[in-house]
Amino acid sequence: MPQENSAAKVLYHLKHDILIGFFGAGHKLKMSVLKARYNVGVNPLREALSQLVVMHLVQVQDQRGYRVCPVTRVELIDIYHTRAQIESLCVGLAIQRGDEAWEADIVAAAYRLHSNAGLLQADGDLQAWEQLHQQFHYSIVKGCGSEELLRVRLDLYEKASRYRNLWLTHNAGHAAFDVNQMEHEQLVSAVLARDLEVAQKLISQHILVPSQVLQELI
Amino acid sequence: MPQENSAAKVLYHLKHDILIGFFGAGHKLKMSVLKARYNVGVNPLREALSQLVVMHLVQVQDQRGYRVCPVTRVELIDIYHTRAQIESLCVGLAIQRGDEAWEADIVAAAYRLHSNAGLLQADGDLQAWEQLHQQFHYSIVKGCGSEELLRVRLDLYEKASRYRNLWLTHNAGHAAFDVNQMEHEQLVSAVLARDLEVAQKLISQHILVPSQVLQELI
DNA sequence: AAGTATTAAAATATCGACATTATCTATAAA
DNA sequence: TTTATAGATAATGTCGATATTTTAATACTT
Repeated sequence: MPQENSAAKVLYHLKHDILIGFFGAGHKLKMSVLKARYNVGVNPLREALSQLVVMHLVQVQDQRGYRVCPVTRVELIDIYHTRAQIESLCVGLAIQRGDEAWEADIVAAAYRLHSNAGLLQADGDLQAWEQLHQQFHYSIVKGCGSEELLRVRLDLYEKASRYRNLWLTHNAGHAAFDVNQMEHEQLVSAVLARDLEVAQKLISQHILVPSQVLQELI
Repeated sequence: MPQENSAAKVLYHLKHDILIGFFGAGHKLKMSVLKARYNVGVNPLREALSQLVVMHLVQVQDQRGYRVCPVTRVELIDIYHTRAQIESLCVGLAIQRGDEAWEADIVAAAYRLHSNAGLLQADGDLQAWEQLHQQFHYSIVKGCGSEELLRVRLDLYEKASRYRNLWLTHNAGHAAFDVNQMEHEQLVSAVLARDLEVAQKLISQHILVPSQVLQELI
């Protein structure tokens, strides 16, 4: 990311630190700490924090500074259910509108994901796997052809990250991933066969099942 | 709005000024002008502008300041189609989940809207009508019970405001509003009858029809 | 005349400093 | 021991100043 101002750099790093849990839910974000960590003054910091407030990752209280938004079971359920609906919408539109290049990209992304299943072992790089995983699902939904819908989807994906990371670390090296992998293959089949109903059912389940496991972890 | 910092106040007013078109699409937002208009320093301004960037109402270019996002026909179509999908989703869930209090609120909101149809005359207060209009539609979708989905919906509604205002002023005193009014009555009937399919069809049309008129105005 | 280089003016991005407000600590009263 | 109060400490929100960069205006060259 070249040629950016300080606020943009801080936003990138701070957002990352919140999403991976370096600054946990509810954590007070003190200016003195942030200044030292990111080597900037208060003003770029406040700009970045302002943006995170709009993204609902950070809360602000007048004269009392900023803190990381709490995570709650209610929000977890709401985010995952909404994601299931939106993703289902995207998949439905993509199946109606996707062309051959779209199909090829899906096959390629599925292959990459499958080839790197080793990342899911207990000592693997879970974040690297998650990136491939995300790219796979994106290859499907991008066929919907709506920038706005994809933006909404991305916002929700990011908002879910803090919860998803719990699931990832909890399942590292476990059998839950095998089921997850199988669902991908079924999804590819249904999508390429343009079976709207089955594909939507599968993607919805694929999102909701982990959320049910997560509910017991919070 | 008591007890807010300067940035929050500026955000409120500046956002309003952009949505109603005081600062038109593509307009350069010079610090000197904004400082004078809102009586604040650059830092609260930059915080507010940063937030508007996240909302996709303002663009930022490094070292070249801020400007109001352009409006395009492509974005218009995308926003309205996405709104139709999301609103349809909300209505569907609301019909499944809404209780009696929800029904009562809808009837009340529909009554208020109908009673104030006079605001739609050529010399009427269109913004006041739009507020009642929005409250009416909100009374329906709030039954979906999902804060996240309602948030997504609100973001899209606000993003569509600049386009909608074109439609409002263009139609002031015209017959197009009569059709619009009739659609409301049909929608209430379908929703209260819990007729999911008809209600979704109606709400989708209700959003898409104005967008077709708008495409010729851009 | 068209395009390029140079200079001047304006605008932006960031910092340090200060006034205001909140939080913590220690002491005193119930 | 608990509650209240007062002072000390720390943190926040805003401004003015400054270095840097862009934009505009002007002069120069081909």
